[in-house]
Amino acid sequence: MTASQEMLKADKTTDDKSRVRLWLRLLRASRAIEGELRERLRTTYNVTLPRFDVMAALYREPEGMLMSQLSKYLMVSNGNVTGLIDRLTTDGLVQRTLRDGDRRTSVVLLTKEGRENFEQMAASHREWINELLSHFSPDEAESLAETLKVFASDWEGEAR
Amino acid sequence: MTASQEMLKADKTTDDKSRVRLWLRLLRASRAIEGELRERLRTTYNVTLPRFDVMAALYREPEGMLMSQLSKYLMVSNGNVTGLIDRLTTDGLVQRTLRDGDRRTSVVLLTKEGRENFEQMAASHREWINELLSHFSPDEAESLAETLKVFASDWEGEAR
DNA sequence: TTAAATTATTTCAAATATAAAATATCTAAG
DNA sequence: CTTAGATATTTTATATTTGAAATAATTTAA
Repeated sequence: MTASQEMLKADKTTDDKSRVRLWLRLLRASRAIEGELRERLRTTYNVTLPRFDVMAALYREPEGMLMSQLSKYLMVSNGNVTGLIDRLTTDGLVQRTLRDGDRRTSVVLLTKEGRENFEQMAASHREWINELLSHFSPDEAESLAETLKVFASDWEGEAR
Repeated sequence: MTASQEMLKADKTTDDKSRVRLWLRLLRASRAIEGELRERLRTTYNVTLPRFDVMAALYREPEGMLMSQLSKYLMVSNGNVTGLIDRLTTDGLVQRTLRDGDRRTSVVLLTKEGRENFEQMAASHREWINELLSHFSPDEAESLAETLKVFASDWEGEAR
């Protein structure tokens, strides 16, 4: 093995540890927060986290979203979205509407009840996040968010 | 509304935005990475991510772990762990052994096959993480990991 | 000792999740 | 027009996940 190969290997190993550690921390942080939010949504509003996530996505788009848009935005499979929307529709929180041009697609949007329902939950949700992330000052939060921004565009864009 | 109440409300709103944005970024980052790792584990080793996670936890503890320890460490429900261990046991990667003192508990550990199997996957897993987090320098990764460390101990400890 | 409370795990039902296959529709080349 | 390919969604089979209830074993307290 050449000296430069040795060097390469040494660097690689160093990188390994810090990046793997970062990933494990990232994963634990999001699992911990997600678990806490799931629990609070359930006990306070009797709603599951996936349903809340879908409603949050739809709330941001008053014109509605396609199933495929929802799937991509939430980073879950198509079949998963179908089931979630089915159940939310049954409960009158969401509705599917036909589109003019393309009969393959249907636009999904919140019903009036769904919108009102979500607004209540969203207020609590914001407060809970502020509580759970209170360890970070607004400035720290801003800066950390900026650091993590890369994942929304970097390799994700081309890979998916 | 008094002046101090106005002030309070203004601060609250500011905090809201940055911390919520941070949470959404954190969530998207971990979902993106998790999805990519899941896909690669599936196509390369025909293993699911939850099974890999269980094996990773057990690999760190050669003496084995209790079901409840696994559940707490992975932050998933008890019932979930039971099913995963059942399937891993069926496939010969994991085994349950009786304990001397307490007949309610059983110690779960990797079989020789499970250990060898995991070592192969873990090497790829490390490389993939370094690739996916290559945007961060080792120093940045180290520092970011330190920042996120708080979630492993802060409010999580008392809440669960 | 014995009943009550606690602890560890499993079982259960329902929801969520994935990936692959099937279905339906649209688009475009000829 | 017609058909091959692309696109959007649903269906299917299986696995994962949760939370609650059930089971089993241990510990505690009277």
